[in-house]
Amino acid sequence: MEIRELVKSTGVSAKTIRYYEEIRILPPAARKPNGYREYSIVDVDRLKLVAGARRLDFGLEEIREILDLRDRNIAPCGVLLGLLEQKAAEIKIRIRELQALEKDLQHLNALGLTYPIDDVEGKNCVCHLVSEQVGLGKSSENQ
Amino acid sequence: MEIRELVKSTGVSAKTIRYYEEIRILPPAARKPNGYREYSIVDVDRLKLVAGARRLDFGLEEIREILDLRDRNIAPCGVLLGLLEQKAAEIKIRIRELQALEKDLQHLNALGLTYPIDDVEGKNCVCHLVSEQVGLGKSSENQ
DNA sequence: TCTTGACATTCTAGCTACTGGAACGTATAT
DNA sequence: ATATACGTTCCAGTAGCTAGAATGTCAAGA
Repeated sequence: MEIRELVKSTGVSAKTIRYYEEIRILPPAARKPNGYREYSIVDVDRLKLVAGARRLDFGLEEIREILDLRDRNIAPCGVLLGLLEQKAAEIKIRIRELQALEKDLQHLNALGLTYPIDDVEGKNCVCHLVSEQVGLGKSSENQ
Repeated sequence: MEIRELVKSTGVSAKTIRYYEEIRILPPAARKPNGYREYSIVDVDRLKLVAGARRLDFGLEEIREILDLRDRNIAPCGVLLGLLEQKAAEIKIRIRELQALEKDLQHLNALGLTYPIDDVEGKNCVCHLVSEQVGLGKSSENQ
């Protein structure tokens, strides 16, 4: 099959497929006499694993490790399970950070509304609140 | 004051300060005879606003707009309030996406644990679940 | 005076995961 | 002959820094 069919059966764009080949996530594709790339069901499988893992927010380096195991005929399932757990923990942390940020934003917004909005140089507008992070608790300790 | 004092009073690294100058978030710094950058309280104020907004996850382009208003003696407070609300809404969406992702990960992990972990080519391990996003609901429709 | 160390400067390159666009070749239908 | 819809390569850009190299400056101690 040509690249557009691989696109259709995986949902990954042609640009991205060529990029994955370039950085050796995918092996160099076979070529037809006219120079077009040619793919088989094996490539569909591989790319589906990549796309699935990306959808779960795995980095390409993590995906590369999984593929490497598979390429050496080692079942990557155990490793993948570990990565799933690890990733879930990371997501949990990130969610908490964002929730803290959300609280800060709401707080500043509420406070800012009680201030004049035409105070350029003075210290009585939301700009000041942002500069000095006034009234924010430990929640602003995200990076 | 020299750059290290600006670092101390804002928490922004020297590298980042020079970078901000390069991309014109900060104006070109005055120089001492020896070529070192020299700053004043005005620069501290400006950089504190930048750092505060970054902590709230504003992009540098948004920050540039706020600073432009301020530089033209227009109080940016009204605009800033709007941006705060907008940002809060974005964060809310991102949180929901991450929560959906978290659910997917937990689901796959739970399901994956019930599968053999040494199934290289077969369809009975977590790899298959990832490839095909088996058993995932609408939650996997994040990008 | 010499040296050591902590600072400062500029410059280039790299990070993640792609995406856009230019300039060009190929296949098919009208 | 031409229009179109594919395919190819290569270069550059995105966000927001950070690392590192090569070099210069300044103050203090032996």
